[in-house]
Amino acid sequence: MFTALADGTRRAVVDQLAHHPATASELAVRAPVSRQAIVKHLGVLEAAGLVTGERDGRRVVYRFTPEPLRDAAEWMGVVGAEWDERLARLRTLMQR
Amino acid sequence: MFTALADGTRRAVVDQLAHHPATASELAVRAPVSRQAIVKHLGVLEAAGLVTGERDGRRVVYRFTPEPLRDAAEWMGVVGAEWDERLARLRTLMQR
DNA sequence: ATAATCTGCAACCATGCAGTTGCACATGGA
DNA sequence: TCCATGTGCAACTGCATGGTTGCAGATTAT
Repeated sequence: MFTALADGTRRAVVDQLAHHPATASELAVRAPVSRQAIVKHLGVLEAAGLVTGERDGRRVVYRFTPEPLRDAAEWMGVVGAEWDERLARLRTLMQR
Repeated sequence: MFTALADGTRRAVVDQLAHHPATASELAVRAPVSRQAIVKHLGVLEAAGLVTGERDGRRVVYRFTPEPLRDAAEWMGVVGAEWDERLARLRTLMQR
C-alpha cells in the first residue's frame, strides 16, 4: 500500500484515475514517461488493490478502487491515537 | 511521507516509538537488523518529520511526531472523496 | 485483405536503497 | 585515569525498481 503510493508518478496516476477511468496509453500522454512505465506502475497499483483493469475490445480501461486506503488510514489512526486526539477519532470512524 | 512509511522495518520502528521513546540501539535489539540499519531508517523518518531525535548525554532518544500523518490522511481523503463517503468525512475531519 | 492502433512481453540499463562491517569519536562510571 | 558503552561516519555489497527500447500479437477501421 504505502509502497504503491510512495512513487510520485504512481500518485499522479491515482489522481488521474480518481477523476475518470483511462487506459495506460491515455495516461502516458499526460505523464512525462513512456507508456511502458505507466503499464508497470498500473501493475503495482493493481497488485496493491488500488486500481482494477478491465478489457474493452482493443483497450484496457483502468479504474480507481479506494478500498485499501481505509486500511492505511486505520493503521495511521492506531499508531497516532495516543498522540493526537483527532487521529484517535479517525480511528473510531474507520472501525465503524 | 509515503516513501518513509513504505518500508516495513520503518513502520515497525514507528510502531515502537508510538508506544515509548527509544534510542537506535534499543530499537536495534528488538529488530532483526543491525543498529546502523536502524540509524539510517531513523534518518529517513526524521527527514519525513515523523520522528525527532534529542540528545541526552551519551544517548540519543527518538520520539514519534505524528503531524505528517495528517497530510497523508488529507491526500487520501481528497483522492477518495468521490468514491467513498467515509473518506469524504475523513477529509472534512482533517481540514478542521 | 491490409493498414493502423493498441496492448503485452522481454531484455537491458542505471540508480537508489536496505543492509552489513569496520573503525573512530564522545560520554559516563569505576 | 581507564574502561565500557553508545553514537557517528564511511565504504562496500546485493537487490529492487523506475525507466527505456524493440518487437510481437490482437483488434478495429478502411
